[in-house]
Amino acid sequence: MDMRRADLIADELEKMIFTGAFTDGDRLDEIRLAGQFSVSRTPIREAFQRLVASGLAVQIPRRGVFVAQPGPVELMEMFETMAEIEAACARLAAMRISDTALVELDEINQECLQAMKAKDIDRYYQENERFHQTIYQQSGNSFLAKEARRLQHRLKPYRRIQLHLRGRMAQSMAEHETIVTALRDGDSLGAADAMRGHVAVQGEKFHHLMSSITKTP
Amino acid sequence: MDMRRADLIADELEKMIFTGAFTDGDRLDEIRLAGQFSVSRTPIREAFQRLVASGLAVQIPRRGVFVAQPGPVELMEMFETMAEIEAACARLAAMRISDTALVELDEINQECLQAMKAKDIDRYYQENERFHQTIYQQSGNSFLAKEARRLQHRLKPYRRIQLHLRGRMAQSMAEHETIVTALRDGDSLGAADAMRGHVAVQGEKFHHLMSSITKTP
DNA sequence: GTCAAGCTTTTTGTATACAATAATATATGT
DNA sequence: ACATATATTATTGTATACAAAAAGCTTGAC
Repeated sequence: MDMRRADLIADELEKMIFTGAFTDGDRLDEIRLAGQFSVSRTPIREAFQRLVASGLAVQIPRRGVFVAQPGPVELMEMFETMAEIEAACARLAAMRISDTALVELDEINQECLQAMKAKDIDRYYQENERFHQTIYQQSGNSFLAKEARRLQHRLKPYRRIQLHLRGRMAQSMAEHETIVTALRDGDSLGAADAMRGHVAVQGEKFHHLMSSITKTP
Repeated sequence: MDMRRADLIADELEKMIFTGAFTDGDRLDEIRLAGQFSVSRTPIREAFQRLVASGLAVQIPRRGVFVAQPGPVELMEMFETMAEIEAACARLAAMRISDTALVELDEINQECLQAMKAKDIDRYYQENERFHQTIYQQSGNSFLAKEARRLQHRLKPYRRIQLHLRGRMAQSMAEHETIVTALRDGDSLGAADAMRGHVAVQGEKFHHLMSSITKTP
């Protein structure tokens, strides 16, 4: 069922949804897309199911599948959920993290610092992702880590934008430091709180950014 | 894509996996099942995708789909994750729960008490589920609530068993009371901790039960 | 002009036919 | 007798044909 054909198409459709080639409520036309990808309807339908499973689209029986762009409310809810899940990862990691992982987090933060100095948002984002992935891993719970990665992937396009805000990278860096300190101290509560705040603020920043764009100047 | 045919089949297959009609690693035979359900391979394959999406089966390209019964380690991880997610729900609910919902929780606990006195495990389980669902709802975050429900559904067969342990219902009841008190007090930390413990202990109880069964007498 | 009933067209869901790949069995050589 | 190569079979992935349902359009009545 992993027929990479369908997976490739699903990835492509996902990208199209992220980049706004489809807007909320658009119907995904099996026949049109089949032609576009030069395949039959079957792999397209398989790809659709992937999208539905990951929540990027909804399916109405005998009507078709429609892209489901999250609105402001759902987006805030998703960020809040992500904050809670990452807080849980941090909480467990504080009890279980290895010394080598602590060193690695320090290294990553150094890289972040370099990226910040260079105002290299792409690189900062990449290192930031490594930071979070490392903590998922160090939760010592691979199931939880998988869930975290799933949500992270879902929110990726929204998490990235907020780094463009003035001073956000510096603030993010400081938050990282606080998190690592708590992890090193084995301070579960502190690590969880710091991580929750770190992620939640991303949602808020994103929200600010959105409303400032939507606002009439 | 919701073609209820495929959904019905997926539900049926899920039940078969839960009840142990298939064991871990069994290949799901498209043709055989197609005959069994008197449909073509197409709806069967759609159903397979549902199973894979919910983690009940894994798919190896060009080889087939195989049922993936979680082992002891993964099961513990799933319970730990559930504990963290429910703790998050409780944390948020402590800040947002409505008065009517608090009353409802009291009522549910009364029902639980009745069920316990009657040693009615089914009824206790049912009311217990209502208890948890109510708190998901009262987290005020429908996305988080949906995630919680998804995991809850996945763990349902395992959560039920532990109620058969002597004294477990009474202990569970007491934990419910603690949770409601914390929620009423708006004590986020207390509610989260109580809920985390309440769910985590279920995983442990289940583990005890399993090892006592597997153990040679 | 508007609304509704019925027909046409389009689109989804299902079955089946076909192609490609993996598993298995058989045969052949050493 | 064993290993390897080849042929056979079975199974997955894809395309297409068909059925059923929904959407859209035409026609007619008021």
